[in-house]
Amino acid sequence: MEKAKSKACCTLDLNTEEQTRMIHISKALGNPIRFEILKFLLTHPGCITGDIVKYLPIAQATTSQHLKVLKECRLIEGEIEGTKSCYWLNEQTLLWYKSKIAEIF
Amino acid sequence: MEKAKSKACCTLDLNTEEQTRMIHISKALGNPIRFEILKFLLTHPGCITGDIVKYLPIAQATTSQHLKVLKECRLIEGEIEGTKSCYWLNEQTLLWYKSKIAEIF
DNA sequence: ATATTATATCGTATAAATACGATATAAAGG
DNA sequence: CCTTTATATCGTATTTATACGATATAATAT
Repeated sequence: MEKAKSKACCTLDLNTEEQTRMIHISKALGNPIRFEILKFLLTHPGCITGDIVKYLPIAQATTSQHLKVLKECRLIEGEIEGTKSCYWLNEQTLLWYKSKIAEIF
Repeated sequence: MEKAKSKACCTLDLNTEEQTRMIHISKALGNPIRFEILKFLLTHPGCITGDIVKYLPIAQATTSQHLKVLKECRLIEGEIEGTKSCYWLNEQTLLWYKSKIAEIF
């Protein structure tokens, strides 16, 4: 059985890169641990990994992995200070996401 | 090794149900096929499952599964009309998500 | 130099998501 | 009544996500 993709008469024209970015950010937001990290950073900007690890009910390795996901989609930014890593929300990304969601839907 | 969850001094107080809903909606948005379905419904409100199936590069069963996910988090609404099913975006959910995201972040 | 501390990454087990074909269901048409 | 059509659900294979302990890395302290 072959599947021919029919072109819709009037599909929404959204930049592919932008759409991919929207989906990545949504996926990152769609996990309870990562959502909790973002909320924590909201009230504790510039805190270190250790603070987040202490706050969360999961292992250090897993927390680090989640931070990586959030960094990759640029929802957060990090900076190494000596042996520690500080993290903040990336306001620009949040603004972009909010405005894009509002623009599309 | 025991893990004691330390209470942060000033965590963001967000209703648990609302947060769970935010996460579910975000997760639903965080998939390329589902994102495509939502975009399609934006330009084709009230269309039937078959239209969406024709438009997407995936099987009917998989499409139906994705529609179920979107229905479950109330991003879309459906109505059975004879042997067909019509679908629309749920504007209320979209409005709620946008305003809540803006409120939190 | 060595030990400690903070964090990231590796390897891997388990769980969840995604995909498909086959089948069930239920309305509509012959 | 039987057939067709549209869709949903079942069973299941495969992929991706999530979790952990162990280890690597790199700065700081002793």
